[in-house]
This record gives sequence, structure tokens and C-alpha cells, in this order.
Amino acid sequence: MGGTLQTIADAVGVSRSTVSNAYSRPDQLSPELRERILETARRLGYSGPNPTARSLRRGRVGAIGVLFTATMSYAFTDPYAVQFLRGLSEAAERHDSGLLLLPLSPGDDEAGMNAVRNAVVDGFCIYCVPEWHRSLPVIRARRLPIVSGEHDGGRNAACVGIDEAAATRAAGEHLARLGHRRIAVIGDWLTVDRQTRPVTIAAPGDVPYYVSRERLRGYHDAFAAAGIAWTDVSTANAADNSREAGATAAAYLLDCAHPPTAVLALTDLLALGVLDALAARGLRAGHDVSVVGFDDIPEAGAAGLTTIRQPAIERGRIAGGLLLDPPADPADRQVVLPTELIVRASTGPSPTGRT
Amino acid sequence: MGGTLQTIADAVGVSRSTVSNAYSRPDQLSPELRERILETARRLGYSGPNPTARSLRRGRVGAIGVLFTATMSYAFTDPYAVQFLRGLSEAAERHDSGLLLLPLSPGDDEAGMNAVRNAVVDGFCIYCVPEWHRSLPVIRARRLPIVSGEHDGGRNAACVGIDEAAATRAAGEHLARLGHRRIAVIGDWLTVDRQTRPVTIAAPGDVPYYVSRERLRGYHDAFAAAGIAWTDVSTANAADNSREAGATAAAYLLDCAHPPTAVLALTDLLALGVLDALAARGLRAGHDVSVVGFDDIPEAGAAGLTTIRQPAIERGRIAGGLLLDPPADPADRQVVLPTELIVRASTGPSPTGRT
DNA sequence: TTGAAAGCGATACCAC
DNA sequence: GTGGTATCGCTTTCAA
Repeated sequence: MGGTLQTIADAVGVSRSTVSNAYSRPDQLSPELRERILETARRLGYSGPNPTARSLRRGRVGAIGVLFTATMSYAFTDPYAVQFLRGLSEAAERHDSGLLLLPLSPGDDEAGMNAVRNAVVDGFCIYCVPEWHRSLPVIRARRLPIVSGEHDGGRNAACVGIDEAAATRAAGEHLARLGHRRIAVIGDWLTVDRQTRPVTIAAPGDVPYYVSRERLRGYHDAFAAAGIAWTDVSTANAADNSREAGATAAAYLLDCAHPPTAVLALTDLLALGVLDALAARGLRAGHDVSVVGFDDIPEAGAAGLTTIRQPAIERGRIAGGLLLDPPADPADRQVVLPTELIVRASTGPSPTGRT
Repeated sequence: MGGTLQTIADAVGVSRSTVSNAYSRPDQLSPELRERILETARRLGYSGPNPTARSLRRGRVGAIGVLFTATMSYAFTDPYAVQFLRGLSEAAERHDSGLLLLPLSPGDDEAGMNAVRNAVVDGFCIYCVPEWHRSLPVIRARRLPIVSGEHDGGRNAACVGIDEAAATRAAGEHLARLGHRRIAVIGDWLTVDRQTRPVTIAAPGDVPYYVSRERLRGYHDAFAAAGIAWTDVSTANAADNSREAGATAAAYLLDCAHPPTAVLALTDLLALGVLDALAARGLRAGHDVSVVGFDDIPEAGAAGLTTIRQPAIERGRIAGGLLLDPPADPADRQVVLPTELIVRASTGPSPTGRT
């Protein structure tokens, strides 16, 4: 019952190579023999070659490991992540690969490192993993193909990114043009500690996490060009990328002596939280306070949120392609996708000519 | 660079069993030797035992396959599925297992069957898979532990379900009590073809998909008890479990000579679509037309939807436990969780004393 | 076409 | 505490 290749070989009276061929190379034996073998297998309840053994021998597993921070549920909670994974799975499907979810349990680095060490996969796709995470060296040690969903960490590795700074620069210019001078920025991982609280960022370069750093840099540069002093820009860190954290962070910024006329969130989820915070205070987005997000998740349109659109699904799809079917020319393994500023109702002229 | 156990063994001058022990059984050798081995491995860029080879030998992979219909993105799109997977991943994490997503590409049965045949996993969790699907026999042939997220298919297999019929019966009684007599039901997979259209279901037993069949049966029984003829209940099939399909199906039911005073959707997602359809017609849910859902996904509360709450996360968590740490007593391998009717604003007295 | 033999990389039992 | 040896189940030249 459910034996091995050998079982079938014995039962049919052939060698196991022949049985193997019956499954993997039908052209190597006569159709009759093949049918006889398959029939016997069926009768004996043999479901085909053992995938693990086959993987060992062939050196290919048929699965790619997906690594991201936080609990696994995050992948199912953040709309951007969902889109990215969707694109990734499309690519995986096309290459007959599955997706092995490998969460880095937040509280337990060791567990995450072990997950990476023991993952039975052909390659890794990493994203939303801060560059200081201890699982990164481990993943590189495995010497499997890696693709990053955001940037290459200066290692010339495969990656599919966007020009984060250019994207926010465009948004920053839009706001400056509208006359905003008192501005606040909300982002997660602006600091290493994951707490929702106002923080002081001397310069964007101080932000430890690539994505947040670059997005902040874009705003910084736009404001500098518009003559807005960086010291006049207040910043708040969000404990995580969630609507709730966005609302909490916004509360710190709004409930002060000189509230900003524009709040820029580094993700749409945070921006939606900002909108919640405004609503709770009876303030109108786009009138009293302008709000900008990033990502253009589906919910953003419904909420009338001005934001930066990035091709999330496409990003996942390309990441999958880079991993499963790498282009010959190394230069083609680093892809940068375009973004677009989408202006909706959440941004408008600054209510005060000047603050 | 990144060699094998043997490489390290040779380099250190010990046998490979010792190197293996250094990784898997630290207590079997002196700390000094172990450190020497690990250090050498590090120097040689060896990242530890090859997971595939280890899996073959140990007979354990550290991953469970998750099987569900539709594209993989469905898992990320349906809030109920998200919750279920969240519970499942919690359990998996606790047992050091990953989750290998194995979508059954809708148009391609063969691809799905191959995915199942070749999955490198220790067991399968299946859910939202119709009982006629061809991958089911394949999955059984693999003779790995299986847990169903909905029912056991009469096979005495592990499963974590709810009393679907009892749940909808309670909702049906609630409606009958409110005086509703012209009633419509919307569900997906009421028929094998996946089209959104009105259908005639002679009896709930005719519905091919377990979950929809049982939910429909519950309504059927409740109405029978209340003296509502089944022939007066109209039904519509939804092409898939989405808000859009719910709205489209509702349109068929609402835009007719004798529209129903109550529309019962077999899932919350469909019910939200019904609410959309009502809004588009200027009808008020709970006044002009009562609406009931199923699942109590987060969005249901915000929408004021009367629905049946089922413990989605818990269901996933228990499914994972059943798979990874099966109870000794077979009787304990079939779990039935409680449900609860949550009455919100979307249901109210029938606007007509009788139709 | 078919079959014999050599691994793929690791683990575990059992002597030493 | 350490090292030989068999084995996990399959694929793949290479001869016959």
C-alpha cells in the first residue's frame, strides 16, 4: 500500500528505472508497458514518485520561500502585500512552483532564522524585511537565488523596486505648490523601536529601513527645493503599518499647538488612519488638512486619498520571473518600475496663506 | 564554498556523523569540538544540513500544503479565508512548519493535480474544495495526514466544521418571526457551473457543494417549519464568492415583478454585494429589504449586517493542531465549533404584513 | 527499449 | 563521546 518505486518495479517485473521513466519520461518506453506500470501503481495505491526524494535527486523543489516580517497574518492584512503576493503567485503558478510562507516571528529572531535554514525551496523572495534583520545573512548563506521585492541592498542582487524618493518628491512638490508650509510625516520603521510616537529625524539618512528612508528623502528634497526648512517638518513613527497606528500617530501631530496643514503618510494604510483621525476631530481632509498616502491600494480610491500609485501586482509578478527564470544579462535583473502621483480630494490648498 | 556535510567533516578531520551531531544533537559531542565544527562551517560558507536531504532521511519536511480552489489570490481576497489562514499559520508556526500554498488553478485540473502530487509537505489542509474535484483522490493517494477545513466527506477524516444547517436555521427562524414570506437566497456553487444567474433548486440536497448545500438546507428547514413553501423561495447562483457577484445576483432578484422582502446570502461577501445593490436602488436594508449574511467578517459589523458568526481564526488554528499534533482518540479528530446569530440593522420586520 | 549501478546529502543505529 | 555503515526513494548515465 503506497510503497516505493521498487514495489511497483517488482510487481510489474521491470527495473525501477523503467518505472521512473513511466512517470518522468513517457517517451522512453512503450505505451503498453507504461500503461501496465501506471495501472499496477494505481492498484497498489502508489501515488507516484516521492516528491522529497525526487527533489533531492533533481536538485529542484518546486517551491519558493517568501520571507517577510511580522506575523504571517500581516501578509493577509496589508492590501499592498496582498497585491504583491498575488503577482508573485501568478508567476509561481506559471513555473509550477508553490509559495512557501516563511514568517519571521517578530519576537523570535532565532525561529525566523531556523525557518530560513530549513526551508525546502529553490529560492527566496524577500520583502518588507529591514536590512538589519539577522535572517538576511542566513538566507544568503544558503546560496540560493534571491530576489528582493524592494531593493538590492547594494549587493547587485536581483530586485524589483521603484524610485521611492522620486515618487515622494513629486508628492512633496504638489503640496508645496498648494501652499503648505506646516507639514508632518508619518511612517513606520522611522526608528528601530516599534512604537507609535513623535520622533525627531535629523536627516532622512538616519532612518534605518530602506523604504521609509527613501520615501522620507523624497519629501525632504522636495521641501528643500521649495524653501521649507526640514526643522519645520514634524515626524511621527508608527508601530506598524496599520490604519490604527496611523490614526494614533496622527493624533500626536494634530493635537498640538501648531497642527500641520498637511499630513504625509508613507503608506496608504497609515494615511487611512490619518483620515480616521481627522474625521474623529471633525476636520475635513483636503480642506482643513491635506493628506497623502503611498501605494494606491484599492481602498484609497474610495476614500478619495491623494496618493502615489505603484504597480504592486506587477512588482510581485516580475519578482517571481526574476527568480524562476532569470534573464541572462545581469543588468536585467534589477528592475525599476514607474510610479504616478494620483491627486484626489484629500489634498487641497493650504487653509492658511502662510502659517 | 557551501559544500556538504562531508566537506566539513574532512576539513575538521572528523566523520560526518559528528558534523551531523554538531547540528542536530549538540549533546552528543563536546562543546569545544562542536564550536570548532561550526566555526569551520562558517568559514567555508556551509549553511547547515541540506533541508531536502534531511527531509528525505527524517521523513519530515516542516511544511503543510494548503489546498483551496480558485487562484491563489482568492486566499488573500476573501476575508473569511484570510482569517482561516491566519489561524492555520499560527498553529503551523507553533509546530515549526511553513505553509505551502497550492492553488487549484481553476481552468486547469491537471495542473492542480500535479501540484498536489509533487508537493513537498507533511500533510494537507483542504478547504473550499468542492467534493467532486479531481485533486481530492490524488491527495488521498498520497496517504499523508489530511484535515478538512469544513467537513470530512463522510470519510471519518480529521475536520473542523460547524453545524452549517443549524446556523442558517436560526437565521431563517429569525426572519420568519419578522414576518417575511417572500424570500430569496443567494449562494455560490449552488450549481456546478459558475455563472451568476437565477436558478431553481428543487431541494437543498441537489446542491453539489457541501457548505452551500447545508446552509441552504438550514434555511429550507426553518421555512418549512414556519409554513413558507419552498417553491416561494427564489434562489440565485453567484459566479464566485465576491461582493460584485453578490450585487449582480441581487439585481436579478430585486428587479422583478414580486421582489423579495428578504435576501439571504450564504456568505458575508455576497451579502455586502446585496447591500450595494439595495443602495444603488435607493432601498434601505432592514426597512425595505432585510439582508442576512454568513461568517461575520470584520466588514460585516461596520455595514450593520445581520449575520452568523463563526470562529474563523479558531477554525484554522484547530485545523492546524489536528494536522500537526493529532489527538490520540480518533473521536477527537472531528471538531464542530459553535456559531451565533448576530442581529444587526440589516434585518427588520417585513414591510408587508403579507405579500 | 530496458536494466544495472552510482550517487543526491543527510541521519541513526550500534559498536568502539 | 566518536565513527562506520546502511538507508531514505529516486534519477540518470551508460551498456546491453
